[in-house]
Amino acid sequence: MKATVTIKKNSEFRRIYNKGANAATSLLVLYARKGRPGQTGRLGITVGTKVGKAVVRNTVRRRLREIYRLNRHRLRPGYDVIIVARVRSRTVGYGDLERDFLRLADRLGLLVKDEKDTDISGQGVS
RNA sequence: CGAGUCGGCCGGACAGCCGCGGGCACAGGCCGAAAGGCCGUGCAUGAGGAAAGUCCGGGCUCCGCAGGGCAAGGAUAACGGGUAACGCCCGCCGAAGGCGACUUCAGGAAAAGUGCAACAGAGAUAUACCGCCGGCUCCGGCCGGUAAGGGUGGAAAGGCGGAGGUAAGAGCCCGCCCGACGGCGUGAGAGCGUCCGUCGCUGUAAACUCUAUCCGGAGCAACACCGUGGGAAAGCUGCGUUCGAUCGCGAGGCCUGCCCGGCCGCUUUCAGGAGGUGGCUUGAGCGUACCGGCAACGGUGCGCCUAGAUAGAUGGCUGUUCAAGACAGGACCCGGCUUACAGACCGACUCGCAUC
RNA sequence: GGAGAAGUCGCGUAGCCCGGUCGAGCGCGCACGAUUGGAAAUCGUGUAUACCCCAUAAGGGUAUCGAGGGUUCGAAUCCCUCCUUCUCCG
Repeated sequence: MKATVTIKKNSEFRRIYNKGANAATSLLVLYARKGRPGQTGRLGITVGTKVGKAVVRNTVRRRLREIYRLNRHRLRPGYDVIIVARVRSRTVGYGDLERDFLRLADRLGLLVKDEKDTDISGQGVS
């Protein structure tokens, strides 16, 4: 497995905010946009100051990165993804964040479907 | 055993799988003419006592001045020492608190000067409201003396006592106490004193001020270097054309290795600054032994190298164990202070009770 | 990361420099009354919270100007330490 490639430049962040598809829950906001062809999908994480102090922000960021790493094989390749942590994300654990991430990824059509549940509606696992 | 005071030290540990940052190694793979880049594998390594607040003091960089002084503004404040320096630390003095160990103190000057002290009170830095005493009286009071008593206030002219004194009183006088200043003694000094003499003065300087000492400004998003696209100015030209760099062609460059086709004047300087590199970690460094010092700390020897990121590295899952893990994450670097904090351990000391 | 600024009644602000008159002025808002057939506008009066005293009402006391200390006889105001919010530097 290749290492996670991160989005670094502020200009790239702004382009994806403006042009990418997005979805949100009370914990997270997810932006996604098709990357350059032939390149692997990249990850960007935004945790604003309002979420908490440095320790809290680091914890949230680490959890989000781990969620992306462990669920990457289920995502459609070649998409740049930005996860924005909202204020309430400081109050919940790893499991809640992972559940919300998968729900949002599904809503944006990023999940690769297994052969079992290839459902046409395209909406909603839950 | 109980209650307490002060100081020091640590702040989860171990194991498995997956994962991250920078470093080193590789006759590993891919790209490249090369330098090198990306990936892979292996090895060791990778947040704090406060990394925090940004409250002080420095280093470092640029700007200013390049000699010194004064003014303005700011900071500090017993004394002696420590330190690169400090508003920090140690020791000591004084005051306040505590039975005590010990703790706290912006702790210079109010007799250089200015200001302020509301309300209350007769009176607030100068005073006579009630009272007391004497005198006068038209018997209503008036004049004079008086700070002992009442009352107001945070503060009322040193305090307590006196069958001393007086018309009544008052440091007017006497004894004791308190404070200030001078002498003498003592101490390195601030100070201290069963000593002598003189005096009795409201508080406030975190009001202005005075005295002594110190301070140029900004900050690593500083600063240095490389530099895309686009911009401005100056200079320059082989031929034709034009008032004229106005237009065209050529030369040269690019797409592109060649042809066709297409595009572009060239050079220098300036501003700007997408992005990148350095600054960036060996330092007033850490550990240890001995010596000096009451201590803070200093000296000598030996040993060690311990994050350097830039959307910013420590996480996820699981097991064992215990007291069940608090506050909290480097961002140029040090010395302090302040604030937050579950707990664990060590040492010194004080008071009370019991026993020997 | 660095450099600043500000917190006063429901909202916006004055007072702070140079302490006493200050629970604290003004505007908006809100409540009640007057005016009107009714409303708007206008005019007038009132208007913070908590705790305690009081049988209730009326009235009184104490505390609160972001929080906690300090100086002072006395603090919204002076000094210190925190907290919160906002702005600027790419």
